[in-house]
Amino acid sequence: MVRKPATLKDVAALANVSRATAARALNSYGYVGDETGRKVQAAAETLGYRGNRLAQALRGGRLPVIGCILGDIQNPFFARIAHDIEVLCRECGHNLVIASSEEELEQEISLLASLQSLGIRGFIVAPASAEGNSHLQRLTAEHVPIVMVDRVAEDVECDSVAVDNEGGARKAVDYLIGMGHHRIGLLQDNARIFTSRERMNGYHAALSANDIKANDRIVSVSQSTVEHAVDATIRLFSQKTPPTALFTVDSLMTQGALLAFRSMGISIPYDVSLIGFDDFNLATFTDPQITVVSQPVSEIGRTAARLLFDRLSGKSNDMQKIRFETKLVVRGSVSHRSGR
Amino acid sequence: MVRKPATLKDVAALANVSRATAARALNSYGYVGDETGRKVQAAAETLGYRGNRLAQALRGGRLPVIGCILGDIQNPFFARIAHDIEVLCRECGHNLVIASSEEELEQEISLLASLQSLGIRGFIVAPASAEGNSHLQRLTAEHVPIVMVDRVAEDVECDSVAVDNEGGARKAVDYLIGMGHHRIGLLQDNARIFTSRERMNGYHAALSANDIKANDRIVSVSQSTVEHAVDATIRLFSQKTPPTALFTVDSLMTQGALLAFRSMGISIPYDVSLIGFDDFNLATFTDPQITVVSQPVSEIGRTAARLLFDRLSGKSNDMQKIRFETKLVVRGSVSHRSGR
DNA sequence: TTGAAAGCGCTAACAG
DNA sequence: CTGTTAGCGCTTTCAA
Repeated sequence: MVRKPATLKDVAALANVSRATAARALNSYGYVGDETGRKVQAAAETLGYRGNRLAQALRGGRLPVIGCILGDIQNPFFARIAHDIEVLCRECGHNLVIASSEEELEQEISLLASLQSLGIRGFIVAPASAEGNSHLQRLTAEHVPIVMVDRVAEDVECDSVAVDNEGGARKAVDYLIGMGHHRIGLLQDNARIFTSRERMNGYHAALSANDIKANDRIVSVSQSTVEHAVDATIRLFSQKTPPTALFTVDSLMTQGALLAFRSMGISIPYDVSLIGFDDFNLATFTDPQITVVSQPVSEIGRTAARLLFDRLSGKSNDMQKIRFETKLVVRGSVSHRSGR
Repeated sequence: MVRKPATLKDVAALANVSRATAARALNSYGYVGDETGRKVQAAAETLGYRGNRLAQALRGGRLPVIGCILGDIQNPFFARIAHDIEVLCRECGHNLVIASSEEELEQEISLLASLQSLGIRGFIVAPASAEGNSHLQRLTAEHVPIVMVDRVAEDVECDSVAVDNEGGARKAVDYLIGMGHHRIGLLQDNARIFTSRERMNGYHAALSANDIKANDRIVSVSQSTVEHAVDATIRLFSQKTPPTALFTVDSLMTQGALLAFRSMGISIPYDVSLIGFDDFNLATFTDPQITVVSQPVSEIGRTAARLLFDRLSGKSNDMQKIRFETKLVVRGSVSHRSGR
């Protein structure tokens, strides 16, 4: 009872035509007699013919599959992007392979290689590192379509979709300064990561524009998970003179900071003010609600996928480097600090 | 400058051996001379030979790819599972195709078909519907390895990993009743979904064990998104005699209920008590913290993937139907209700 | 309008 | 130990 899936040969046999004819009828190209066409269709139907994409891909082009390499699918930001990409892929008759680099360059490289040997049609990548992307350069040199999402590797020439990270961070820190804060802590990801780096730049730009000199002791680096961020926040706020405000570079870190503050008995916004980059579902559940820099997250994934399919269909010509604006969403986690 | 990737033929030519020998050397099987082996390796190295999985798969078995069809990757529960599955796949030298059924049976069917034609090795599926799974039956009949995760389709004979939904729900509702609640609302997903159904059963079991008769008016059905759950909760609590407690069947719904309560000015746990099925990151951020039924989420994905690889390697014999226990995590969202 | 035949890149008998 | 050969399922010239 182990029926092997029907092949084109089976269909052709049942319809009494050659394999070539059957293929023509099924894929509707070339000349096929009306009557013959119907016969083949019927045969395919009864046999439940599905076609073998593997064979098709081997023969002609590549598999109708897109590869997507992101940092971490558990980050709601990436989950949202992955979801949107998947929907668009489906609309375009493609499937999506999702892989996570876990922010390791090595892993990104090996993932890319293994996906490429699968005969995948194109990639959407959030590069783990802002530089040293010779593996991506090689792919583009071989004309494998790549779109970078959320992060831009400056040394790779391809389409990209990102947001104005520096501007967003700058708005946040400017706002904090405007509220009277001078000791503004920064909780950031590894500076190798493009977004972290740009957001850090925005932070520094805001400080120096306001004649505040940066202080390494109130900058903490942590992996982008809630747990790591908790530790980093505790380190930061266990100092003798802790910051009066904190800027966190992504939503997982913001949540970690929140948890840390709670466990340390530090209350927002009285003891400390907080702004996070990237909005998140529960930012409005807490009391007070959290002020954030929001990104147009619903646009990012869709746009990246659209760029990729445009390129696959040869529609687009020159590289598109898209940057979306960010917005400071003021809620209740920042208080005015008088004096000093 | 468009170097086509090197093929086995190229390697063989460069090494001055036949393709068969080259293949043997590269895949290290059969007899290969020491010297020859080295020559081939070197040739492969210089050419950057990668091998074409497509061709390998066409010839022999299937692609080293696992397909994973879940309800919604944006649900943190599924995101976590997908992540864990991906990690295990990678350890086993496989890639992961992720697709979302969006809880539509039709979509699940077409997804499965399109993935199967990709020559995928096995599937991990959270069936959109508890019944009517002839598409899954067909696959198992063709000996395509399938593992069901989170949800079990009773009419399909394959490995599965799920939790004790009924027991978990029962514990939650028993607890509410023990705290003096009689009008306990239920916010559930479509009853076609296995987990929703089982959790609903637990709810009803608890009620009838305590001689409380069920009341349809305080049961609300909604899609599992925060937005839909907000609306459903508002409907539920706009009645003349609203429930004094609410049990929600998943974490997105719990969050929706939270938002709805906030917008309606209903305060937890004074005006209403709340228990949600499935713990979530921010359940401890709110004030009060939310009491939940927690699942061993870190085990579920890994276990499912392990079952699948065991089956692929022929290690396992009879079907494994694994059920994990759930745990009631008491926090602060339930208050005692005296009288009535 | 249809069929015959070649071949995508690879592996696995089977000879040698 | 190595080469020859056949063929996985499909598409696509080229002839008929």
